[in-house]
Amino acid sequence: MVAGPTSTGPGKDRLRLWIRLLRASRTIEAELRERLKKEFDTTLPRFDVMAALYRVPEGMLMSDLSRFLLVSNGNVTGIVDRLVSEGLVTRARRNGDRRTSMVRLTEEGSKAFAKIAAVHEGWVGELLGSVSEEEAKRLTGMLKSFRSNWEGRE
Amino acid sequence: MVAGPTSTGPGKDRLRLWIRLLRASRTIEAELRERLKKEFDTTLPRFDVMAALYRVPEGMLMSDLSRFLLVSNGNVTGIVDRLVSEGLVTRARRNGDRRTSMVRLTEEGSKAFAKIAAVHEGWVGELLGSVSEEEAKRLTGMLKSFRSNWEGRE
DNA sequence: TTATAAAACTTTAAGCTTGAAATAATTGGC
DNA sequence: GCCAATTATTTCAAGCTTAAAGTTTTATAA
Repeated sequence: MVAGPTSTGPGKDRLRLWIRLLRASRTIEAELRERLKKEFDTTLPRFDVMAALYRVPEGMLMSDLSRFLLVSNGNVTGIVDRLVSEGLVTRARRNGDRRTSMVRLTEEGSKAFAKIAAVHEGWVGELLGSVSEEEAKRLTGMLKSFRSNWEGRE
Repeated sequence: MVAGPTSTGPGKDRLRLWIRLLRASRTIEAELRERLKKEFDTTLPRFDVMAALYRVPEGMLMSDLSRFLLVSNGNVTGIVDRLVSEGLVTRARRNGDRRTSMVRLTEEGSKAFAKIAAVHEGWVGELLGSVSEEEAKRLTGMLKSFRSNWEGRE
């Protein structure tokens, strides 16, 4: 996924773009993962889950988390399990529908996340430092249109 | 990593960009992974390794592969193990330096990859269909400058 | 009702991923 | 030549990831 086109011809530009996109996100992701580990002894998936929950004090269902984070159901189960055992998150069975459980950040989890998120934002600013604010906005716009276009399909 | 900024203020544009970038690549990656599995019964990491080797008939060292694919050493070991057991790749100990081994695609591996790569390119074209060729080139340029900037650090 | 399907979630097996420790081979200084 | 450091790779433990199968609960509808 990270190697270049194997020949030249039509349609290569999008392939090239995809490879660049992937290399860029992998590079940044690897750096962030490493720093999260070193500085906060946590992982990217845990951070993702906490970030999702932080926006929503009333909590999210497991399936909401899964959909939002673009990962499988079973995956979320494991990550939330670990967050629960670390006291950062709670899973509360609901009376209305006993199949579902509402996942929330604990007080501790919320504080911990806020601390990490502030530093994290700085890291991203640093790692994307070579992209001007202007470019950042334009790129974001393009990716947004990709996204909405994507949602139209399937 | 996939949730939005938790507040507003300076430096948010790069954070937003990062989140969009990550969501886009995860979306595309998930789709490609699924298709590779369904259509060719293979995985993204195997495809990556084969793509890297395809460009270089004389082969690559394990450490070259690791560096090129931006993954850890131990990771490559496992993937190459599986490719070897599937007869798609060979690992040849070198006389010059007996610590290293040269990894090459087999005849079969090369044919298999060529077939997959052609279809894969079509998929990428389709999935990035909403990005015009023009935009694709400009975006690629931006990401290229990010890359070279990155290589200057660390 | 009462089966039958659908939904929410968990479990499982296989594979991917990392960082760290272990092995083995080479290189450099003495 | 010899020993320490370096280099290339593998092994390992822990965690992430998916798809598929399983469990429990709720909804549907005859």
